[in-house]
Amino acid sequence: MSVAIENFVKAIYKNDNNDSNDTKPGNIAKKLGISNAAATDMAKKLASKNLLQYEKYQALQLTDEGTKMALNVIRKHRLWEALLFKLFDMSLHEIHRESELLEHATSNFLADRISEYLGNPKFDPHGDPIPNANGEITTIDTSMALSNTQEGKTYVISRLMSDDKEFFDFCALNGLKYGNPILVSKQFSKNKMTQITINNNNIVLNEDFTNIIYVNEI
Amino acid sequence: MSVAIENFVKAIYKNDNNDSNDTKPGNIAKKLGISNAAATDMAKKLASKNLLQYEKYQALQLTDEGTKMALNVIRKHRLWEALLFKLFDMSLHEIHRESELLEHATSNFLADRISEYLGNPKFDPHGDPIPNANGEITTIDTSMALSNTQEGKTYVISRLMSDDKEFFDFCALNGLKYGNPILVSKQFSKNKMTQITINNNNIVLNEDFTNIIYVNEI
DNA sequence: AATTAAATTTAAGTAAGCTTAAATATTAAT
DNA sequence: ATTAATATTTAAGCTTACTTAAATTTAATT
Repeated sequence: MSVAIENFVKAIYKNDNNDSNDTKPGNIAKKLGISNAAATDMAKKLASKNLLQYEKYQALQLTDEGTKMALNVIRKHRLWEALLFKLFDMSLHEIHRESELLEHATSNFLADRISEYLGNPKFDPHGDPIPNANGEITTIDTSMALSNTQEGKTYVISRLMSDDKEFFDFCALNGLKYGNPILVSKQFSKNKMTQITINNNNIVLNEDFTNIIYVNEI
Repeated sequence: MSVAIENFVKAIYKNDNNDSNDTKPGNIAKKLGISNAAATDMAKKLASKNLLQYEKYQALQLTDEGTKMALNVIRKHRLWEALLFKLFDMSLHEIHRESELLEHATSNFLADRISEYLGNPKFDPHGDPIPNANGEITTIDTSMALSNTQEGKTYVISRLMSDDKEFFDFCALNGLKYGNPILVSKQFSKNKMTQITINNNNIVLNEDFTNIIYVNEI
């Protein structure tokens, strides 16, 4: 399957949350940086390939086959992230950027070799779960967004859900890293801001960041 | 630049030996598995991009820019070969197959990280020289084809110039590996065959193999 | 409920990278 | 030196993955 198709099913899978509008052609188009018309065209094409269900003006829904393809691409992406992170001195953002390309140039055979080499990890350096070769993915998620945590408690960072370079620069600068502990020193609920303490530094985060940093109770 | 273009300049670079016919569109087409017409079209297009010189019915000649691009792709290919070979339990053929895809999905930045990690190697696991980031490549080659070696002398394997799975299966089976020593126990010049001794086994090779196995005097 | 705004779809068109078939040029053979 | 064989090029056409613009449908607003 082509790069365009792989990215299309991946975008649907990632947008498939609560709001069904998120998987309408327009939102997929926005995510992929293509026109709405192109997304509609592709949707029809993939429906004919039995990768998704398409009904005029409705949200797109991946079939089992489409979901499997999306998970396969995501698996490759996250395995590359884990490998590059382990081997090279690269930022999370750089790792993400490279994996975005490599995921489409990776055979299942190579993906299995990478996984094996890494000890079949269940999570990548962002804390995102890595689907296994059968398309099974860890979905049990006891973590919560930083915005939902309780003042005075200490947590460990479990996920950094972003593709943004500046966000990762910020994380690197301040020691926010998968597995690291942080203290929620103050919640400013009205203003939707959270103060955390890490390495004796106090940092105030607004909702842009508190919604994408996920943590687990210790 | 696209995968098609990268493969095209690479094919010209690799075919550019003594016989100028080798870089005519037809031979490039054969190498890439596309039609002659497609190769002619592409040649014209790349000429307009200043990657090669095209004159009707003549051999294609890469410009400096085209050569640089070819070397850049080859660099990525051979760095991937070296990395996969080091990390994973994969045959030379498998490594080649994967690198053929990965080379087009690799930024210069990542190539430099791989090179660094490997200690900036000058040769890949086939013994082929790896161009550096500036497109400089080791061309001093004191090695010779097995067909040109002298009876009774011992050599070390310096290159295995093939993409063929069966050939690499044969090599793996018999301990023919980059850097390994072999004794040329007999030359059957009339029949263009060579007998070598390796690990106390005598193996007789015909010219299909003696022309692609390169060795250095010790 | 009617109107306006926004999103989606259809239609027409483009560029890349191919194909096959026919025309043309080159090379090899008699 | 012709002729035959081979290679190259031109021409026409296809598929993929896009684009913009117009038409249609859905959703939001008054």
